[in-house]
Formats: sequence, C-alpha cells, structure tokens
Amino acid sequence: MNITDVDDKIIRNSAHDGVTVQQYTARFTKAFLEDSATLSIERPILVRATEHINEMADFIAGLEKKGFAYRTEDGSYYFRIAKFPAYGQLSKKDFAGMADGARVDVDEYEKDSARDFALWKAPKPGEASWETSIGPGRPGWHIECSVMSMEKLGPSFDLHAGGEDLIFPHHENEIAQSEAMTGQQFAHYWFHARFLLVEGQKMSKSLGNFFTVRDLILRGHKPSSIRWLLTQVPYRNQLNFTFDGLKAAASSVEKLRNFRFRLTSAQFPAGSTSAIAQLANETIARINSALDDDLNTAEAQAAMFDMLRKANTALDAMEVRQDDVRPLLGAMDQFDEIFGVLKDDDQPKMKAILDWARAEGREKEISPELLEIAGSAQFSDEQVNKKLAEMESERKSRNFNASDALRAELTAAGIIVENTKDGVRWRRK
RNA sequence: GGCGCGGUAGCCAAGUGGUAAGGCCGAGGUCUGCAAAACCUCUAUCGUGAGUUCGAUUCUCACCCGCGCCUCCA
Repeated sequence: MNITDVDDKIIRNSAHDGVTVQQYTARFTKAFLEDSATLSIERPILVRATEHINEMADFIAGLEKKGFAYRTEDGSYYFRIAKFPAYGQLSKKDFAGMADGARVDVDEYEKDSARDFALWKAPKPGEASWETSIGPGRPGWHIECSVMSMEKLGPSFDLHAGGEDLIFPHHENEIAQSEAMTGQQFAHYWFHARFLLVEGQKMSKSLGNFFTVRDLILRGHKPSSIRWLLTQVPYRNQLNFTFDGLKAAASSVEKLRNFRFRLTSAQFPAGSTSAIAQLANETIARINSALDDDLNTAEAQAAMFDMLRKANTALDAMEVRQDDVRPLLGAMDQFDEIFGVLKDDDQPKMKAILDWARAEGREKEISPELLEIAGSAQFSDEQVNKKLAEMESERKSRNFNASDALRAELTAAGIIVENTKDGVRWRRK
C-alpha cells in the first residue's frame, strides 16, 4: 500500500504544526493501521513517498529523456499529455474537444498545456525540499504511486485498488506516467470502491454524519458488526451505512456464530450422512463462484445463510452425525477467511479502544453499551463455570427461582446461558 | 452543463427476457419450567411514462430523484 506522505496540504499543515512531513503523516498512518486491525484487515506492506524521492527523480529524468516530461524555467517538471494519446481512457474522458488554456493558474504560466500535470515542483521557501539528480524540489502528486508500485510489483501487475474519487485525475495520471515510461500496460484491472452514504446522505463533517471506526465503537458497536455491514454490499455499489443496518449486521453475525457454536458444542451420533457433506460442498462452490463474479459478497453471504438454514433444519431433525460436523465447519472457515467475523475478538478490541478513549480524555463519548461489552470480562471462565454448575444443580432440584436469579446475574455480566437437550452451554455477549 | 453509476418489500440488499436471493425487523406457530437458540408460515410485481417483444423488473427512449468525477482538495 502506497502512502503519499508529502503533498501540498501535508506541507502546509506540518509547517503549521512545526513538525516534519514524516512526523505529521506518521500519526495518520498509525491511526489507519490501528483502525484496519480493529476491522481485522490484514496489515499491508507500506511504502512511503518520502522514502522514494531519488527513485522518483530518476523516473522523471527517464520520462524527460523519452520526451514525455519537460522542465520549466523554475526547475519544475510536467508531464506532456499531448504525447500520450491514450490519456483519459480510464475515466472515459475525451479531451480532444476541450479548449486548451481556458483556465490557467497564475502559478502555471510555464506549462505547455493547462492539462499537463506536475511531476516535480521546484522548491519554495519554507517548504520541504530534496536535493536530487534533477535538482532540488519535491515530487508532485501521482509520481510516487507509479514509482512505488513498480518497485514492488514490477512494470505490469494485476490489480490496482483505490476509491472511486481517484479515477480522475490520479489513476489516469499514474497510467500515463507509467506506460509512457515502460511501454507496458500498468495495471490489468482497476478496483474502484464506491463511497458510502450515511443514513442516505453523503458523509460530511458539516452534516454531522462523519464517523470514524473509533466513533462507532465508542457508541458500543462491535468491530464485527461494522465489518459485516461493510462487506454486505458489493464494492462496486454504493453502500448506505445506517445505524439500523449496524444493528442488523450484529444480528446476522450472531446467527453465524450461534450456528458455529451449536456445531462445536452439541453431541452427535457417530457416522456421517452424504447429504450434509454435499450441502457443505455445494455451499463452498457457490461462495467461490459468487466471489469470482466480480466479488459478489452479497451472493456469497446468501449462500452461507442458505447452508445455515438447511443445516439447522437437519440439526433440529437429529439428522446430523459426528463426521458431518467437519465439512460444515470447513465451509464456515473458508467463508470466514474472506468475511472474518466468526472469530469473536470483539471484546478485547473494544477494550483497547475504551482504554484509548480514557487516555485521550474522551470519557464523555464512552457509551453504556461499550462499557457493558468491553467490561463483560468481570467473570472469568472458571467463575462462569462455577456459577453454571450451581445453576444446574438448582434446576435439577427444580429450585427455579434460585436458578433464574443466577441466570439473571450472568446475563447482566454479558454471559448468555442456554439450556439445550445436550446440556447447558454459554457464551459471552 | 459534460461523463459515469444507481433507484427492488418497514429497513439493508442480490438478481434474471418468462412472473423476484439473502439478512434484519414485525406477526402467527412448533419446541420449551423460565430464558435463549433453532425451525415453519406470512409481508414486493422491481422510480414514473412510453416503446420493442408472445412475454420486461431485466432491452430502448424520455422524465423525476440520489451519488461521484469534471480543481496542484483529499
């Protein structure tokens, strides 16, 4: 993953804070990685623009040699779009008919064409600047991504991701620079995620519907709920993120976890049935083909729920044998490699954010729901089991008032106790 | 204004030229000391209008509404 840790805004803000651009961006990178981890997103390999300044300079020199870049009097470099006829293909823009020079910034009087974009910016007083083979200055936006992607993945690679907002001009410019340089196709596929709406409106600070992952968790929502909601809608579609939806997602995750819990906690007669193994195999096949179809996560999830319903029906009918459990769990595990919500580590993650909020002095944002979930470890497993044993003995003696009181105590501590025909089982909320 | 994407049940949301997945919520039922879990049943003709077709939610056109980009902003 490319981190652009130097651009106009970063330079301005870091100067304002009196820190280097690296120091300024480090805090955002850190928060990003922490929030990603909260959502169980694998940690990416990071590459930073400020660590590739010389490579960028060399790249620009190469472009100039090929005639795709030119130097202006002040020492800036621009990309010559007129030399790259495919420009605009990704964003499906036709620049042929556009009047050139209709709007030229006073700063840019030296550009050959208003559309030409900056590869390298000449130094300005008070701004971060590097000494390089093409002179002093700093990179423009775009060039870092071409250089770093190619360094890690080669001149031509399969998949380039990004938000839909980056299609133009950022990705268009990346393609132009990269392909001008190598003569090869830069990325074979572009993966552009659509922006989400919040309660039907675009997320913006002025509308007051701007939420970070931490904000949601402070309100008591689980990381797994957030992750599930975000994966429910295929990436290409616009997701409407709502708080009702978050609650619905929590229920869906519960349903999945309950099923897994049922499989791993109940007793089954020995043997196997071909029907269940077939169900598991069909489900895996359906999930894979859904994901192969442009990452249709909604269809993959529907496949899993269909399996759940059929398997639960079979479980109710006592038609599941011991050796059927493994294929069912196997299908779930494979599903969860993608969706990542079955492993219940919500509580420690929420606890970490609770601690963070306290350290940051944001106590007033901590919701009762967060306290309840993050604090539900007030009973250790041993203590729960002890209470459970008491409860069961009271139940056997038909002292239901006593057993119900124990159940209420556990429920208040976030422990859900279930009595089944296979005995008692429990889980944390 | 230009380019692109979308409007499907109370909510979220797949999908197909031949009468519409899944999840949540709600109602009824089964099971159950209670509670929970689970299962069963019920709830849509797919933004509006017109056209193509034996037949359209699925194709075409128009219109309405939402979103994105069109800026050295991210």
